[in-house]
Amino acid sequence: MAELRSLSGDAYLALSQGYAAAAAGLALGAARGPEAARGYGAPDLEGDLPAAPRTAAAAAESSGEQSGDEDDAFEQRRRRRPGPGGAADARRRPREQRSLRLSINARERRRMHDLNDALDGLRAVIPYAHSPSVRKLSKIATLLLAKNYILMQAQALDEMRRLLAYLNPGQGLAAPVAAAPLTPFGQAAVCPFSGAPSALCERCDKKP
DNA sequence: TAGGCCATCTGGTCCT
DNA sequence: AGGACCAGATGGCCTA
Repeated sequence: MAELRSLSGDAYLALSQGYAAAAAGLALGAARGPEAARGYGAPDLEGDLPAAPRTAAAAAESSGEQSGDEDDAFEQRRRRRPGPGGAADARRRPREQRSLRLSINARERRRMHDLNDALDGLRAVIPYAHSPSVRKLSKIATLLLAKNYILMQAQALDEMRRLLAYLNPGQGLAAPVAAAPLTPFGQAAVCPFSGAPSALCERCDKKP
């Protein structure tokens, strides 16, 4: 993984194109089953059920499970862990407390699924060997490759500007542009958050 | 079998 | 108060 941290330019492309070969020592070459097989990708957000209980034990442990054992499991956990210990929690009735916990769990699950969707979106635009026979990029690999890809694009843009300045020495346009700082979205005419207005967007008023 | 990756649960903290 | 975010813990699946 360390290899990914310092990749740039050609090295990045080489790795990206031959990612499946694990040429950089990454153990990512083998085919992997669909995500659904691992229980991810089929969440039941409405019913507050786990995406797909991994095993009976895990299911029993999971607070989303609607089996007869779930109350026992929950009670055991509740006894084991004292909880936040707030006065409000202490006053809360067990059933009410449990219902709150389930809703918090569901929210957290949804949040993580959103995060994974975003990561999938990122994988879709990173140039690497997209293929059913190639294992999906891990989260950390996705982030690191994305970072290096951005840096590489910025570098390419910089070189392009230099070339333009060289070819058009008399143009006043080149100087300020060439001097412009290379920030990922600094020159972008399109809001990076367009299409999905987000609270993260600080550059426009397309707040949700 | 160890290690990597992942999903989920959970409690804590911060923000609105 | 409720929601978002975060990090730790736990356990399952997969591969070398």
